Amino acid sequence: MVTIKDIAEMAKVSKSTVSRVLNNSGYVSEDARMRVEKVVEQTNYTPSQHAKSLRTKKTKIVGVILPTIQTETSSKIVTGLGREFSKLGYEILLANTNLNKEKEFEYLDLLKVRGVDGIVLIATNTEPKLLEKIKEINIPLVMVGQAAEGMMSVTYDDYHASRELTSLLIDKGHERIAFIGVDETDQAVGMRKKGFLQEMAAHQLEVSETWLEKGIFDIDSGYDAMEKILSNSRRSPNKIPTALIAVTDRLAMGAMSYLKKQGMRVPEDMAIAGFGASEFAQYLDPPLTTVDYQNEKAGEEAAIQLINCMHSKNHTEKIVLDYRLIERTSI
Amino acid sequence: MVTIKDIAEMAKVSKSTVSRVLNNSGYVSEDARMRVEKVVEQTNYTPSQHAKSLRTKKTKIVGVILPTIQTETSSKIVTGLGREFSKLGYEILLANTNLNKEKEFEYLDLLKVRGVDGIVLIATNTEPKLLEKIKEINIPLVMVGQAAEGMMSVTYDDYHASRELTSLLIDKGHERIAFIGVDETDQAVGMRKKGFLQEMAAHQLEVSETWLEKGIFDIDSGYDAMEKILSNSRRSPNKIPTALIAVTDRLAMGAMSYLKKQGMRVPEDMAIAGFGASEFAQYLDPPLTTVDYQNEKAGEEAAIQLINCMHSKNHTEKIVLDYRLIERTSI
DNA sequence: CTGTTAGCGCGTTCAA
DNA sequence: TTGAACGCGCTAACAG
Repeated sequence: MVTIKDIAEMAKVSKSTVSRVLNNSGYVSEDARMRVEKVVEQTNYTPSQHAKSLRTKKTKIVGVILPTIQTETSSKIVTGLGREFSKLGYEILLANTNLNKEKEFEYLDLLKVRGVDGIVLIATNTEPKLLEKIKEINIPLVMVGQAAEGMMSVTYDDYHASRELTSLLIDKGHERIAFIGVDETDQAVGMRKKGFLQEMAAHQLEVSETWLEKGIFDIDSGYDAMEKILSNSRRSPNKIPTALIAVTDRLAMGAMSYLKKQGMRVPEDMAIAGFGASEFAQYLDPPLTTVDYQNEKAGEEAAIQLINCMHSKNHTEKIVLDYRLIERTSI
Repeated sequence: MVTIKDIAEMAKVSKSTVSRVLNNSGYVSEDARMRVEKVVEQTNYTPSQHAKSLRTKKTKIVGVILPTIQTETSSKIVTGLGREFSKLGYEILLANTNLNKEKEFEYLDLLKVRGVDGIVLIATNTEPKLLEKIKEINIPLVMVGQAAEGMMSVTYDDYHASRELTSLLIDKGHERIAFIGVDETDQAVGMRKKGFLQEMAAHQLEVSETWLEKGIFDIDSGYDAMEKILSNSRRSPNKIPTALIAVTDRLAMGAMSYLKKQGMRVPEDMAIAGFGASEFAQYLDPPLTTVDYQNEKAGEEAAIQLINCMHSKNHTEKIVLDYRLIERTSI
């Protein structure tokens, strides 16, 4: 392997001078610079990142912790991150927790040991333990999808999106609307529920407990939740909902699947809407009404924010992204 | 930051001894070991990876080059890779080319500079230039999805899967089958076409040029391709195909979408099948017949193969994974 | 069993 | 404008 020493000898200068031309630091004569550059060219020498990192304490690597890469949300965010980071020569170290919360902690430590310059956390919760740990490792970090006290973050306007979606359903004449949510530790998605409830309340519409179910993030749990809602509602007459909001498109997809199997029509018997603007939402039958959150943009913004922070310290900021309602024939 | 030197002083031993207990190498007295472990515990010291890498020339990082993370195929492979690699303490450095072939070259160089121990290349082609470059950088590398002379690889049995799928369609009475493929530089997917053509030939069935179209990897191009096939076929009577095979589920989805818009029924007017076992395939209307390739398994196998190679050099091997036909009502 | 010594490849003073 | 010398944190020979 060719090292800085070799270059120095070949260019008949010292290692220091080579280092100077490589990093554009300090004075160096035109003559020397030329000789060095020529040799570097010929050998297509590239400095060892290890040695460099050892000296400078910088790695040009950012860690990305995510719950699963197998969702459109995550993969779009990662695409956005990659696009911005690569512009500045940063690379991404992937830390996939596979929805295992403990692994978030492990990875936080691991990334510190690896000496990453910054961390992007695609979070699913904002539990105090996690926030403490983040402060403890003391590395620039930006959360995506969840906001928390004293943390940089890029989030979506879940609350207003949900209110607007609910409002749309009400405008269409629906008064009994069901809702499929997820675990309450996910605050961001929690805001979708809050928005829904408040909009219903604003219209003096009651929400029966039997219309509220929870799923995890997969399609099947949407199927199951829809089944429960229907079977529970049937006990009391006039309690069967005419519309459904699911907090993700996958859940909505599962719910739709159940309805079809039961011979119910969408949207005639049950209107359905989701969140997330899955690429497949428009190819469902009927095409699914949903909310587009611009995930790639979120990734880009997070990257920009993190880079700013890494370059000038303490650039705490909270970015809230806009959303876009996509109305289709499922409602 | 606490270093090995600090630990040595606190435990009243030399750095070497600390290193020995940390790496379980060489002899060390029970007494010394205890003292060191205690101090390590107290300070929760972790060795610097940079310094370690500088010495050992190993990073415990593998690079993963992929064309896009926004497909189920890629994300599942990455999940599989992650699962296996993390068992052995390897981390993944993500290199997303965004379908830009030049970037494959750049990343190959970059990963070398970064000193990764190995590389997984989720390839879309096997062009000679690329293969040369791979040999040039001389780092253990395994290709996923494509095979090539002298390279380790994990691939799918595209050829037989395609023959079997075609055969299934023929058994159902179809004699005019259309085919939506992709660019020919993708050899693996090319085998799907070959399998199709040979199975047709084996049954003495002709394939009209007008039934053969190409898309890129997105849904819209499937839509467009279906449109072309239909409009081209209509010119000659009795040339309208009764079935379609698309090389990916997304293409199939686009094609189905076009047919519906034209008021054609699936499978009555046109049977459709895809490849890839997209999670969404079963929620289409009608559910799509497809081929499951076990992408996560592919990732795992690739990881295992690469690890073996990194540990014992030159472990060249080619793994061909099995497939599974999933018959649904779209045919 | 243990400590001393010598680098790994680089950036960065400090004199010259 | 340049080079010598030092050290980042660690592992590996070698001698004891």
